[in-house]
Amino acid sequence: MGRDTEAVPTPPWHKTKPATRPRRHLDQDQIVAATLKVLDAEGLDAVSMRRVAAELDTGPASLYAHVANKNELLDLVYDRVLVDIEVPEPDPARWADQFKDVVRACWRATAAHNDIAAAALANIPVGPNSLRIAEGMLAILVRGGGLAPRDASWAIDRIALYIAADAYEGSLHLAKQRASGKSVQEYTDEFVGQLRDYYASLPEDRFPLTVGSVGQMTAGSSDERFEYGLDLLVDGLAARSDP
Amino acid sequence: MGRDTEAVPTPPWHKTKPATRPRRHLDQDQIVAATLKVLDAEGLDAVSMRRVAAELDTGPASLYAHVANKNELLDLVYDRVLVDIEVPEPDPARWADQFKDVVRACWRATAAHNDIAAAALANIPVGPNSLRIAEGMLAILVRGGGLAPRDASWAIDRIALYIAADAYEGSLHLAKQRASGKSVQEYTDEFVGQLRDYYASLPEDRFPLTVGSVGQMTAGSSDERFEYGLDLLVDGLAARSDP
DNA sequence: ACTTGACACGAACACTGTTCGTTAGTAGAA
DNA sequence: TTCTACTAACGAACAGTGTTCGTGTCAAGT
Repeated sequence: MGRDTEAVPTPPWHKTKPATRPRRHLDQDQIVAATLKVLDAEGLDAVSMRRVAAELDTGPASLYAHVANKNELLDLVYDRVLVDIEVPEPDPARWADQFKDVVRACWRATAAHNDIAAAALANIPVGPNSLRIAEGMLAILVRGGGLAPRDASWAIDRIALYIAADAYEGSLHLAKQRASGKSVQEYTDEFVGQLRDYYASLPEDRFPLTVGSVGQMTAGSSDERFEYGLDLLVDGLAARSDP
Repeated sequence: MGRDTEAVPTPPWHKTKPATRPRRHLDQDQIVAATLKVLDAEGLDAVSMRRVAAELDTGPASLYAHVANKNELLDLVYDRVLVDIEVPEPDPARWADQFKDVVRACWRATAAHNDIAAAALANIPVGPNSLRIAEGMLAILVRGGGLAPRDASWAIDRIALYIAADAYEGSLHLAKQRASGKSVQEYTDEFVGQLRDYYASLPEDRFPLTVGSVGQMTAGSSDERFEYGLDLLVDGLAARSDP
């Protein structure tokens, strides 16, 4: 009787069911990490659910068991990039510098994954790292700078917006640079050169200051411009402080 | 012989060619105006090339004879919304207020079509209105406030970024409000209420200032917050001015 | 009348985020 | 051990996006 099941060819009318691939286990951390990897390598435009899923050797639908939607995923990634930011104990003698240091660190972390800034614009950042950093910044401004809590919290809100906006703008340039196939330096030189030429070509009777200040207007690295805006904001805060 | 062509029924095997619809004529102005109409009525998310084309009773491909791509279209729309902004002659006694007035006007114009702020983030605004306004703001800062052209131009760059970012953030909230089907007031109250409850629920030992300042942190309208940031920036500028 | 160039148009491409229904796997209970 | 219930993984499909390509139309010029 055992011979009945031995080595009988499968009839050609049988649809052989494809071998079921083993299911992989995913968790949120893996998904966030894969997203960050794609983001850093290819930019925010490349971060589609399909692309992230491909990185995990699965399909996009699998991600939805762990994140509600793409926006939530980007939010999680955003908080992840802030994990290494440290906030010092407030020192009334140096509160302004301390504050700027934290702002710079946040900006650098965001800019290093600079496309992710879009997530900070889209949602109030309330991940664990965002909250930790905000509390630390509040302490610097309130305990170090003697600012009122309302002033301090509004200032942090505004400055967080400024960081995100600057990093986001930078990310859009980065996307253009990538698409151009040029190096960052080449892209920047070309972009700034074109802008300079354009400004210089404007009619001087209507745009005397623009035309006359082309050099200054187009000078400065993105770091320098970020610092300039931060200086203005913090000088404005200093006028309200009482350490 | 003339009778041969009279009133002979079309044989049923003929595919009668559908009547050719008359071609409409488009120009860039129409396209920009239609885009603005969709933007104002339905928000930036609704501004697809198809939606704009539908507004003009044509197909999306027709738009590409007049605009290079969607990004350029949004850029044109952005410049359009600034058409009514007026910039006063500089007055050294009031340069700071003059400057703030212009910033507010730009912010209001952008926020009134607030989704369009995304375009200002994506490109250096070099449309005719943007250039006109920038020149006028330069005049206020340089001639009115005695600032160096480098200071003035960088400040305008930073503040333009601030305006765009704030308006853009506002637009994201507006999109959520629309999607919620609630009124602006309902949406805002609910959003702020949830944020307040969330902050209040945080562990007080780790977030003493956050929990202790929930009221202040969540107070203030978007106008008030915008003004606060603008005040900080302009106070920072005032520290560098020499009218 | 013919030619040329620009524009309008429709079809199609490649891609997006997400949902829905099905299947697989696991833990807990009987 | 078996059964049940739940959750996660998966594939197919949906509805939508920006854009390109090829074709046809129209207007101006020769």
